[in-house]
Amino acid sequence: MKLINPHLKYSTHQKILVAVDCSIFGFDSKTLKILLFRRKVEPLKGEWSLIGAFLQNDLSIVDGAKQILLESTGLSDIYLEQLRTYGAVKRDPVERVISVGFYSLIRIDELNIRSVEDFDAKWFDINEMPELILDHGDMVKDAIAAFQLKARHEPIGFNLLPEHFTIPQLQSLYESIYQTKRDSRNFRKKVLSLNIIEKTDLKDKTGSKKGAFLYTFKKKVKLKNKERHFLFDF
Amino acid sequence: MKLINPHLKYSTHQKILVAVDCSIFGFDSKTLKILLFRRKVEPLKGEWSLIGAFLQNDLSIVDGAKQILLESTGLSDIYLEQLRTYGAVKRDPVERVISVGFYSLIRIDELNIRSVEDFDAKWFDINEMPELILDHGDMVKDAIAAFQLKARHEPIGFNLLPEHFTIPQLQSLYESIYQTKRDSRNFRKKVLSLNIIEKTDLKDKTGSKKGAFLYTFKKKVKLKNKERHFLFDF
DNA sequence: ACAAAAGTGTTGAGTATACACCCATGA
DNA sequence: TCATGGGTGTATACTCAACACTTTTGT
Repeated sequence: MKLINPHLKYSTHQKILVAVDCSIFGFDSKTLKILLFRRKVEPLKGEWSLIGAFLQNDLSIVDGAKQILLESTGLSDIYLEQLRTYGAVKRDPVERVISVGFYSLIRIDELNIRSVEDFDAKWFDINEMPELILDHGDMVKDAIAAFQLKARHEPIGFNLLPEHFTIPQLQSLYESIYQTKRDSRNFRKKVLSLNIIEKTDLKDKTGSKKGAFLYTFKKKVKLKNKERHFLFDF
Repeated sequence: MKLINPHLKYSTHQKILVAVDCSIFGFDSKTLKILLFRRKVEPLKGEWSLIGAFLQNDLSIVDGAKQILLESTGLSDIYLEQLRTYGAVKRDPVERVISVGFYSLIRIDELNIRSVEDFDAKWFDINEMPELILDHGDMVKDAIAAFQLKARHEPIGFNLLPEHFTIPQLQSLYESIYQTKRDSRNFRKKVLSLNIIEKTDLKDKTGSKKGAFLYTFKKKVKLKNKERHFLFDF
């Protein structure tokens, strides 16, 4: 390993403003939702947008995203995935800014309501979204596509559910992720065959009079190779 | 649409150096290879690295990547995919730099040899790579994983082959992408069933005395939904 | 003639799909 | 008692995986 000259700089090169923007998904037992925010600064103040911020020099990109999420939702330790970076020269009308896109999956019931009100945020059905500023609409499209792809390979949908959930709820979740309908018998069979959820003695009675058994997600699942690829083949 | 105040700036925020680094893959009829370069600047001058450069303010990120590829390989209009952006605070020992990772797929025979020599570059078998500078090793790992994932869903492997190729060559390509062996009868059956390649009257005799028929990739393929998901189920 | 790679079919196993009725309960 | 969603089984079609021999031709 060579020693680095401590006076070396790359200073002849141009620096660029870097932002981080995050699509926040939630699930309300019916439809997949996204949390949108009214922009608080000029330009385009008051328009709907993703939550975002400029990246500071002393924060890693992922820590920047985590900090935004903490500030806007009150949540830490949530599922977070980097998408790609948006870098068109004129994507921001004010100045050149590149933006690293993320999406995160949160449990809607854990969301801090105060935060939401402070930030003038609102949940939207992903099919009923308003116009978003800049290229945030593309970011959301990409986020949904990436989430759909990943959810086929890995059991990440569980990050949207409370600790205890019923199989009909789980089905409804995957149906709203992929915007399709499934046969309940086949869905149940498939999910149980994966050995990734565990039945409890508890019943949820909010959905029906009969009540449905609650399950929990097994955390230390060891998926077989095949299953890792084709978890839910929507 | 609101008018934007032309004097508005985000100038209180910190700017950051942004680089672009690209994993270049090729296929030599036997194994999947990656093109590595000896770094031309301090620090770590002379060490093996991906090709990369700082992003200029007047270039979009993808154009920055294309420019690097043009300069280093002489090729334009090549398959290029953005990975993710690497943003650890100390990833570069000199100064804070974030780097947008890409991978590209090129036809090894179209590569401009002069460029390669000028840049002190070399093809490495992906299983026999040297140590790379900084986090470039991670970038390559991510690039391989992303390529493997994408190649399962979309017929992008063809970007590594010449216009005319044989089925045994195609099989060998996918075997080296996924580091596995397949049964030749099953592979042929599967590929032909996808209806994405077209037989020609030509034969390639370099691989055997009998010769193998050459095929071309159908450009305007319309894949069915299912096939789009599970092209090659490795 | 023989070495070396190309090309060709069938069978069995496993997985996905289609499909309809009974159960438990609160109102 | 009845309306509502929860829970269960079987038969069929399809797709993947395993498997071995013949063909062509340059040397």
